[in-house]
Amino acid sequence: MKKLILIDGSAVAYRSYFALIRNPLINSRGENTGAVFGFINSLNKIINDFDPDYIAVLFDTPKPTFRHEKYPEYKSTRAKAPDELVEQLPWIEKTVEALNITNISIEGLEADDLIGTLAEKAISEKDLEVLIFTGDKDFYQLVNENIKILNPKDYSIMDAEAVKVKFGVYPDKVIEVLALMGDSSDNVPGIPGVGPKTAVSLVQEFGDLNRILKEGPSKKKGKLAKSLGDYKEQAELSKDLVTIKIDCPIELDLDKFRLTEPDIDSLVELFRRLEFQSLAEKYASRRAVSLFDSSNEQAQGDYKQIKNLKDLDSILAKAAQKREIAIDTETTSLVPLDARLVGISFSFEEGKAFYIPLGHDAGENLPLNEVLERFKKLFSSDTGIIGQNLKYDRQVFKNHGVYLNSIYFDTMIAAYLINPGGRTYNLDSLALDKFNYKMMHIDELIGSGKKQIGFNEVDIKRATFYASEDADFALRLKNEFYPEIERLKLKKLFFDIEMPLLNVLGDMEENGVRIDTGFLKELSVEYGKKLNKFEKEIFSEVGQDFNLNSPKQLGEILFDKLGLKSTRKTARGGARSTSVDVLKKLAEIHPVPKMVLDYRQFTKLKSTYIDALPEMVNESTGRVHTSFNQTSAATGRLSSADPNLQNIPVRTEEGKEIRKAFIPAGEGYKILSADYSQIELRLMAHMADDKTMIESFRRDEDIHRRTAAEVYGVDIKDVTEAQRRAAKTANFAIIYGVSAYGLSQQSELSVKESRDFIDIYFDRYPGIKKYMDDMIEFARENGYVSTIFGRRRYLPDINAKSVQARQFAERIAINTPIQGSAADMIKIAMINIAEDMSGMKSMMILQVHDELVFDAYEDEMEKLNHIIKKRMEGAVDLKVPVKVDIGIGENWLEAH
DNA sequence: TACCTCACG
DNA sequence: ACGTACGTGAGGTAG
Repeated sequence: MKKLILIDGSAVAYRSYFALIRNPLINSRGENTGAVFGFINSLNKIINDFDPDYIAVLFDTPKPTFRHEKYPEYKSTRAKAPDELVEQLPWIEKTVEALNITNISIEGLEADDLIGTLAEKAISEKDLEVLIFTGDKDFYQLVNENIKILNPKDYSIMDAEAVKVKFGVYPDKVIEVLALMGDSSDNVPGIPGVGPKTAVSLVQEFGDLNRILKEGPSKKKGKLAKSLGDYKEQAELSKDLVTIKIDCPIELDLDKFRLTEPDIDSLVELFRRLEFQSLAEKYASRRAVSLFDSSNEQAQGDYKQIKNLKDLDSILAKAAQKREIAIDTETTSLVPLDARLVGISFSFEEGKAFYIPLGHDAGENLPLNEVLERFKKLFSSDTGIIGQNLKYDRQVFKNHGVYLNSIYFDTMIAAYLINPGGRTYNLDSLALDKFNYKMMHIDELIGSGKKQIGFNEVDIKRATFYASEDADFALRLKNEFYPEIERLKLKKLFFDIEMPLLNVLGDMEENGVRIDTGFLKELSVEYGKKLNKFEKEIFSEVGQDFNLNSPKQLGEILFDKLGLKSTRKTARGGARSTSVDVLKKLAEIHPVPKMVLDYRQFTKLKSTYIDALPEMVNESTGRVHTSFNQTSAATGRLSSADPNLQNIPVRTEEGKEIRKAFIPAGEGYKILSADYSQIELRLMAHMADDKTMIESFRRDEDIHRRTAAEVYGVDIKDVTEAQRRAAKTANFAIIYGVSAYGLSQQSELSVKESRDFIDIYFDRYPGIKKYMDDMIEFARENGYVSTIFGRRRYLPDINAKSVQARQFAERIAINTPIQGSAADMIKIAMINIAEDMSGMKSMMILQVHDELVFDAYEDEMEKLNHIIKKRMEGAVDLKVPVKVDIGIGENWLEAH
């Protein structure tokens, strides 16, 4: 007989909490974690000792239930759950999720009723054996031949006999006894003066509650007889209250309840976060199983080193027949421009792969040029190229004069499209995730830290295994991901947008940007002096030296030494915040905060941009080459790193100076910047189909001014600057998924004014309101939201019990389709522009979400302008016009 | 490595 | 009753 264990989650949480109340478990962040720890241990013990086939955890919700309706005082005497416990509940929920155990809670129903219903269905519909893990005596009423109680105290199992011993009656009379004696913890009244002893004896004497209430007053004597008469209705009410429902609207979906392997990665991450080190280690160690043991040389049979050109030719001929090939390059550097080829691996059949050593210090390398000639031929045929992060291999080959014209499938991008919320998409994690296979780690070959060596120093035998594995698993992953891409209707996005974009980004990275290092060096000296001055002034004002860059020390100076009042805590550590808005407030009453703000602004500019950018200039090109990451933003946006060229200052006068350092490639070039005007609002108007907003864009109005006119009920020409400002902030707030509080923080409006503003906003733009509601509802039903082009983002927290987590998910549900559609749109434009620009001297060099930057060759200016405008504005056909502003100048600042 | 702060869209 | 905008990357300190 299959076994189902139902767990009374709220009760276990309470129990775990109170068990540790005398010596609470507190981690280094000051968080109580005892209840979570106890909960995990209970679950583990249940699973290990009782080996269930199915399992589920049921939780109460804070909402009133039908029992409260029937009897408003129900549970009213119960003390509010302590905060230290309540704040642990989201962690408990996360743990249960990571264990891949279903947890259920339904508003208006108690866990008791869910358990009762599921237990009943389990025996009537499925013929299961049921164990209920709970310490609550109410559950005794459910016990029968197939339903038993698992006692949290000693993990003993209680059957009907045990109930009789413990409670005095068999399960079928438990309700009667409870109704008579009441329950002080739930504030069930029962009959005054009747306790367990009397209740049991009454039930034994009369059989059931009806007869007790009918015959008791005459057959019993004195006080008891009077009570039975006087409190008849109260007893009947109590009976209703203690009766566990077995007809809740809930399905027994055994597929969901089946006990499966936990999500080890999430569990380990969770345990590390909570600082349960031993648990984290325990799970981390059982993480991976190898298909092959990488230390076992015998297992390497399928991975072969290619020893001569003749072998290579015959093997590549087979690959060409297959029409697809997975490849990987081994090189001397992660920076493509600096990378020298050390070897190439490839695979066209799962489990089989080959390695061509080309630049190993010791051993038999094949001649580089002859090998490259052969790949040149292969890559210009229609043999589809598969690989992990092909942008890198593409650049390496390109630097060696080989062009990857037939790039077909990047496994990293595929994994990202399938679930863009993931943390990493490196090959090791994907193999672990999809095949539970532990790949050889690069550290095993080249070491790490100081002792690290170049790949060229690795011996060929070991390199063969490592490199082959990469090609092999890229191929396996492609076979795994392709059907997923198809199933999720991501083919267009993948094959027509992301894969072509990979090539565009590769070229942009290679193009790089010219930086005026001399200008930045001068700026650095100037800033250095300025900062010294600021520092001296602050120290003399405060009366002591300290590290201005340390928020901790600054906090001590401001709040302890100067006695200023701390207004906000930091998000995670709970320290006293010294962020801009806090300091701005404090600046009204004390000179030091303002000085710190100035100091901060200048250090930020100096260390992050002025000093860092010249360091990033590549020696061979004399330009700065960022990396555009195609898989890091969950919305579909790109990101830029090493260096990040998407956050070059522009909002302040001082910051803008830095843009002067971004200069044209050379003689005959100018910087051209093209940016979408209000693209996210336009997309929102389009998707929401809001008539007013669409009309406004069609009339080419200033949308913020129009919004102000609508909300303040004035003519558009009478809108004041303050009104426009408020409307502008509100428009952004809407895109982010409004809250009145959030808007008030960002604007000059109070919370109340913000709320009114939002109300009128939705009244004026009813389509927007509906869009927001629709997105949230779609997310609740489907668990994800998507962009115009079908890019998905999953929102696991959209139905979470934690209000905070849920509301966060709701804001994402509103924002992601907008932000993501804008990202899709500019990606399409980039692909088309790149195609139109083929053969031109001008270069696309940067993308900053809604802006494209070019090194524009002056003789091509008109043509380029035309291409950009046409391709950006025409990327997608919307119900509103799409507007692009283009500027040209001697540097990035001028081009705006 | 985690956290805080801050630069951008 | 509760904590608040969405999405990033980088430099600094502190442990």
